[in-house]
Amino acid sequence: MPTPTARSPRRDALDNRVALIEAARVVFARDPGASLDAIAVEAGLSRRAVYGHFASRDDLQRELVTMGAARIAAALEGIDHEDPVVRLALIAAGIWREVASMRVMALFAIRGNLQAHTVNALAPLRLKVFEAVREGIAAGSVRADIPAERLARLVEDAALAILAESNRSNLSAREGHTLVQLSVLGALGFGWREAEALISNTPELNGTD
Amino acid sequence: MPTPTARSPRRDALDNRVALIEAARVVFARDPGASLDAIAVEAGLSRRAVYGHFASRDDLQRELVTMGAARIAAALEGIDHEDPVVRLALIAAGIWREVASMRVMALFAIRGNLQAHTVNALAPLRLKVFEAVREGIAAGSVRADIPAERLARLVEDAALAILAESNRSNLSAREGHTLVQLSVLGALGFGWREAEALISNTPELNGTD
DNA sequence: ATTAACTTGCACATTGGTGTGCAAGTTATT
DNA sequence: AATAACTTGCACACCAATGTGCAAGTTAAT
Repeated sequence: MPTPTARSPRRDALDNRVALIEAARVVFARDPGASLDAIAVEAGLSRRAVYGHFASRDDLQRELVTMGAARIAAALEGIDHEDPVVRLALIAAGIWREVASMRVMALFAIRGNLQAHTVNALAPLRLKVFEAVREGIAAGSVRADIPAERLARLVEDAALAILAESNRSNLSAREGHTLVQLSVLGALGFGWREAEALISNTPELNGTD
Repeated sequence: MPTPTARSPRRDALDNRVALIEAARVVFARDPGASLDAIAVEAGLSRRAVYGHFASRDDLQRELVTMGAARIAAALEGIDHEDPVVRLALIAAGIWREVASMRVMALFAIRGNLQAHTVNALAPLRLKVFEAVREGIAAGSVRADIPAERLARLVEDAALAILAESNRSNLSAREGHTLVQLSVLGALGFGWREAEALISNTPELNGTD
């Protein structure tokens, strides 16, 4: 009687797992109520296979959010400019690199049973934004007619508007990069020429990447 | 054998019908997938009663959209300023008067089986916005760095951001009125001081209404 | 080549929501 | 006071989606 040999997991299985999360990101961005079948099809798998990777719908969504948060955290790694306005523009650009994840997170943060988890995962980002807004107001470089807390939320919305726009028309990476910064600067109170000037005069904001 | 006398419908029935639409507006704004039971409860009626007024879920939503469109059309009645920027600010303020309707319409315009109907109902408003944006760009009073079509959509988003904010914190009528204008002007490229100046120098934009 | 790992398809129980029929009750109108 | 209009509660059939079990197939690792 041979001992059943333990064997390492197959590569394609991991690929499929990733494909499922990716598919979920795409499909849920369009319709947060989409069925697991729709996601399986998008990933080129059967509905049954989903349950080989995730215990439940909730579980899949939870992983999606967790992974999204990680990607966003990574994209924001090391952003720390002394000028709070530049910092906000950098955050905006950083988020743009993770459009897909960000959109889904924003959706899940509003409704669904993972609200708490999602909101929690987004908290560090929100704190960063709020802090920068507060500093900016104190320094006089950001509009003073809207209290910091509210303005921070409106800045978020301004960024999300561009992410939504990227779903409607096709924004190139470059266009999105610029637009999301313009939008955020606009929310902060900058006129459009001011915003353009700031971007072109600040090397960090211009990086093709 | 007495002829069955035709009788006029009861007043409370009409009240209930209105209450249901109102409840639907509230509940659907929070969760577009909410059950008819949730709406009935919100309206203080039984689920069964809903079917006394609307043939189906779809039918209720259709009526909701139709009524919303009518309210918005009414709110925008007679807005026709020669300066396209002022016109846009007036439209923004007009929409603010119908926040609740507008939020639901915006939701239904994205997903759901009434997409077509909703998009259709919103078309006149969108056209008005687009025209004003186009004129504004031509006149040089609106930012020139974003094509009119896209900018028109971003202006919509800017207004919707304030409607969303009104759900998060409690905006007074007055605050909302001002904020939605500031937000739209910001999207059009105005700096915050410029925007404030324009609003306070233009009597039409100041009406406490 | 063997064998474990993975996918598939099908069947099945379960859940939550929709829409309808009907009998019994309540309430506005006449 | 009579009665039509409306609401309610319960029953029911129906549907779409979730989650599980299992046998048969396919595919990657050893």
